[in-house]
Amino acid sequence: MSDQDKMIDELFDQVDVLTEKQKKILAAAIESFAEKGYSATSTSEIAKKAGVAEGTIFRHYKTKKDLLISIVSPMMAKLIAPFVIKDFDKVLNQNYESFEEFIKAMIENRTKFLQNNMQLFRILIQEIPFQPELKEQFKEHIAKKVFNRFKEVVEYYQAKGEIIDLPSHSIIRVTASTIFGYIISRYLLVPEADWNDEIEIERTVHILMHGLSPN
Amino acid sequence: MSDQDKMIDELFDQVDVLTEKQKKILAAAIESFAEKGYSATSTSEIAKKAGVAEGTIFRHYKTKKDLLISIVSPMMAKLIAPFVIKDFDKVLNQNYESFEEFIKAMIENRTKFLQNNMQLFRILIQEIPFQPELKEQFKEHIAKKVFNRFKEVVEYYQAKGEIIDLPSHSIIRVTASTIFGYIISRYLLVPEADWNDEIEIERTVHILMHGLSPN
Amino acid sequence: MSDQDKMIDELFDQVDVLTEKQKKILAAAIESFAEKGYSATSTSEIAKKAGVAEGTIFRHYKTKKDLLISIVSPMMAKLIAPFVIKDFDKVLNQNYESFEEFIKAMIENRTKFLQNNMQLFRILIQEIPFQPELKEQFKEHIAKKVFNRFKEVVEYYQAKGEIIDLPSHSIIRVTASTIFGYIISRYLLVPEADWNDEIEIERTVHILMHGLSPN
Amino acid sequence: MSDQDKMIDELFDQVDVLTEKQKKILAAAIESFAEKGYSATSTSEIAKKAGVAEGTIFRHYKTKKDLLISIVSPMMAKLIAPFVIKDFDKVLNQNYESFEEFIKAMIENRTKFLQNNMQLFRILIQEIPFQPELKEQFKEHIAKKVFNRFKEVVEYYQAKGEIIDLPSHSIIRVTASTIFGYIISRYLLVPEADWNDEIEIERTVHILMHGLSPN
DNA sequence: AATGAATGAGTATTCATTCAT
DNA sequence: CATGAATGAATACTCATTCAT
Repeated sequence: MSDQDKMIDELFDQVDVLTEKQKKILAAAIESFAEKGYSATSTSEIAKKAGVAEGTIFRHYKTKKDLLISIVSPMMAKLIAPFVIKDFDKVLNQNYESFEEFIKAMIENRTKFLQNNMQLFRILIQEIPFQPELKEQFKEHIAKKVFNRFKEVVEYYQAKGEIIDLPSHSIIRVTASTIFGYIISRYLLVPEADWNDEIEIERTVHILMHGLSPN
Repeated sequence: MSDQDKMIDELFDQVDVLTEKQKKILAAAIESFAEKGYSATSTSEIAKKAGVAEGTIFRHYKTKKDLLISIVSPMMAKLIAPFVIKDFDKVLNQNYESFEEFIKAMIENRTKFLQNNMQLFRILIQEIPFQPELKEQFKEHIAKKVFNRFKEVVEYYQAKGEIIDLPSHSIIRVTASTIFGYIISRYLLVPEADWNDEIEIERTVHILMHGLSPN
Repeated sequence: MSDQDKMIDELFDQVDVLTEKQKKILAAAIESFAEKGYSATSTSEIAKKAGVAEGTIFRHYKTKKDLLISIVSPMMAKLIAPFVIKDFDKVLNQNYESFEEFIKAMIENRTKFLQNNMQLFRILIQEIPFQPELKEQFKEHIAKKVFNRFKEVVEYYQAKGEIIDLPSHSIIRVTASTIFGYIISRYLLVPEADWNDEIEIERTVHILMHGLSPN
Repeated sequence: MSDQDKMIDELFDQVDVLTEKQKKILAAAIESFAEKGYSATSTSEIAKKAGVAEGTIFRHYKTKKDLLISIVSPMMAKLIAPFVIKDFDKVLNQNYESFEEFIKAMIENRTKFLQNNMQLFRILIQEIPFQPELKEQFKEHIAKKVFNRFKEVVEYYQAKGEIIDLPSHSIIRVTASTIFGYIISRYLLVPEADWNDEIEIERTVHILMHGLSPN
């Protein structure tokens, strides 16, 4: 079982088990969508890459858009999964002694996840602006759920006096920008550079927590 | 003369003056590319929106990709223009008494510029990943020129003891992430929110400079 | 047992008894063929409407055309059945004292039959022009058998001096036109009108027999 | 200029003049639609027969159905044209001294027209049942206009005591059936038979007027 | 400079049919 | 006997591009 296979199994562990061909279609679609974008990828190309007949794609996915959605949707769910579990606050309480710890843990966790699913992440951020359906899902999940969770966290640590007393949305925005900035630089913009991840994350979090000014 | 017109005149002040039709084509293309993406936009659609014959587009732009490039390329140039002027360091010396001032000025300046060219910025960031030609330009200009300029600036202020002594690339990355994070949130993700730009920029820069930890 | 079922049983009482699924396939095919035409109906559509798997259709009918033929063929047979029984002339002799009586009886009988099988009749007349196989059958049966039978009848009544002395083919043509004209108007063109069948048939036969001129 | 060409010019004498290619497309479509039916005819087939690129068809006709409509619609108009002229009653008064004369003239006139447009007539009657748009047009024109005109005529001659005193709709139905029965037999069912048109029309009208009973 | 008819390769999707289960 | 996954050819229609006017 290849890496691709495992990734796909992991991500698409839905009720219905996927057939071998279906997995190949998904893998081919993911590869092409990530590389050239959804619109610029033809179904015939996917079929060829997957080694199946073009009709086979449409037996499993009613339309090309359907195929996209069924790729991106679970990805989005998995991506935000850690933040939407119940008892998130208990997890917090027990696990992290400081906001810094929390941020570091989160970066490491999500970075590891994305590292294994970079193509999917790419598709996600590239297609959300064009697919109202995805945009809707994104707003519903990220905006409503993740943002609110983060808000709780921020306010929790603000109450403990660990973080600055600014509106939580501003704090969340800068934090998220910093994290995504790291991920995008690391894996999409200059993946070929010589990254020492541990140190770089350390530095990033340090700047985020203590700013650019020296003390 | 409409806003669109002015924007186009401003952006495309190249050697060759643009005919009326050409401007209309550009305006139509920008609108459609931004809305649905380059690949998903057809030339016939652009022609219709611009009120010209299909053939007219190809009289001015050899191919559809040509049209894209001739939209995105000058945009990229203008975007980074302030950073590639000669004597950038002198400008620095004279104008900004601190890194914080510099960052604030830069955000304000570039935000104002992007505000007027949000569609173009959208196209820029959405199409760069798919168009090798643009990617090349981007790397050439941003990576080589802007990055190096920034490096000089960072090191200048590091020497003055104004900013923390970390590798400049890390500092630049976090700084850029913070700025783009602001712009993207402000204009693309949640433009409908009630933003108080002055205050929000103030906060953003504050966090960037002094971190999330209270002192 | 539904009406559909009875109709199908009645019509397809061939050697091989039909399974439940087969009946459903036939019913679905008849409905769709009548509504949208043979060519415009897809086998998957029939399968869905019949509640069977696509493959099941092809287990019973080698091709889609096969399905059509096996629907239309028995219909054609039943439609002309009364005219091809042996000893048709004896039937004549005994039952009808005049050509008028004969025509009236025939209209009533065939009208009743068609009323119950209007969809099939529709398919019959709509597909005959396009299916050489059906056209052949039609010519063989109608032209050769029915026409000849009618000819005998016409000549029989001509000999008795009951009908005008014109070539039988002309008489048959006008008679058939009148009858089909009634059926098509009644059931296909304006079925929604308020028809008093008994009176209308009476009138139609009257005009046919005695013409439009008053005496 | 070929016969086909003349027929097409005659029939499609609309505002917009047709290009050479457009005429070829129409001719090819008419031929194929008549032969195999609208649904069973592919656009690629039409293109090949017309000697044009497939795209050319869609430049002139937005969809395949559009092509059908633009063939059948003017046909329908021309077919019923003689009955919808203004001052139809005056025409009547002056030209025909009896209903028989009128019927005979009408058959001759319309027969001649259909003779030259048999393919179109075929398409017309074959596709009306399946195309709601055509059905609508048919009902609007035939039902409302032609039927009403005929009604006037029938009542006119009834008042003159020339035709039997039955409801006009019954008289019209039988008359129309007889006429279409003739045309269909003559040109569609058994065109290969040895028809003496003049005599046959004479006989048909005779039967219609005076019935099958000898006097 | 501008047009728009024409193209033919390409598009997503549907089709009738097969076949291993 | 019935299934439904799989096929590949065919479908209606769109595409970027050309070119004579």
